[in-house]
Amino acid sequence: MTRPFANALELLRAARLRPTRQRLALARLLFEKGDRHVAAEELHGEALAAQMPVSLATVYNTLHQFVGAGLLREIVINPGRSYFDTNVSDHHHFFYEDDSQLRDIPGDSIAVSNVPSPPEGGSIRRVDVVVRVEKAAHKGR
Amino acid sequence: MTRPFANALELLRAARLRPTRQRLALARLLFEKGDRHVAAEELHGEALAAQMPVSLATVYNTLHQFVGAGLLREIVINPGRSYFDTNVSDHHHFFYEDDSQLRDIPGDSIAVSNVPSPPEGGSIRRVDVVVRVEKAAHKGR
DNA sequence: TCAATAGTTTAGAATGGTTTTAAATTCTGA
DNA sequence: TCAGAATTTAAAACCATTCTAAACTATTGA
Repeated sequence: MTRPFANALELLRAARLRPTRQRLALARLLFEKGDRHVAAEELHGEALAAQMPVSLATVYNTLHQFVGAGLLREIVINPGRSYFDTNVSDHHHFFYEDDSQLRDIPGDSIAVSNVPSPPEGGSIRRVDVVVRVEKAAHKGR
Repeated sequence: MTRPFANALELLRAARLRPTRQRLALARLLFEKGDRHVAAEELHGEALAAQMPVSLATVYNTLHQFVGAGLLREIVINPGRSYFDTNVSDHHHFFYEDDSQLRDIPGDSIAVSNVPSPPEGGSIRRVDVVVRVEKAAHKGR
């Protein structure tokens, strides 16, 4: 259910990407521990720490290929850094502004209604909802 | 109604920012032609074109001060570039992926329901909805 | 009016995540 | 095993944004 592919190799085959050492390593790091929101440099650090040397350029290449193959979703919330979400099912996000953390909101707990059709034409590809959360409630001025 | 302040000067006073030549110029460009979504470099170009020389650093400073004063809202959708929205009322956005254009969706035409409370605690500061639109409907593979 | 001071602007350098380049390496199929 | 295609990589380039420190400007109070 939360395991769309038995292993990294199968996953790469399905995406029609050659199963290189680097891609296998990154796929394992990404998909073998449940849902994650990772930035490129973070993943790079993890790979090095796990004795799986991969260049940063390859991390970027691979992340983008995975997004293209529908294995990852890219999330942009803050300027200057992208996150990659291993959960590609229909869902939304909490964003904790204090420490820039993301948390999934299950897709069926939230509902967006009355979305008008785009004025300039075109078709709706996705609706993203970000609920911005701040830790302390500093109200007033 | 769409004119919260009679003029740029009044607007700066309300924001408790000194009415310098540069800020007045930028305020006029931003607020005297209806709702806009502008990037910093874009606004800088407009200022130069309008014979109101302002440095890019000042454009950034001013935009952030305006955001702090609640005159602008910053919108991050694509990595690497922020947009500033002169409409600070409660509303959401269409995002045209083909040409990176933003269009407002009136706040009352859309409704987000059943937002759960944040699991890690904290208070909800804002809910942002982005409807991603692609021009052509290239379906299938 | 005039300084003193606090706030503002600016050119230019620095930053930092991401992308590009071009050469070396690795994979695949025949 | 070999040729061609895909992939990886270090290093450089990119580019929006931020920082720095010096010059400038607005404001205040005497």
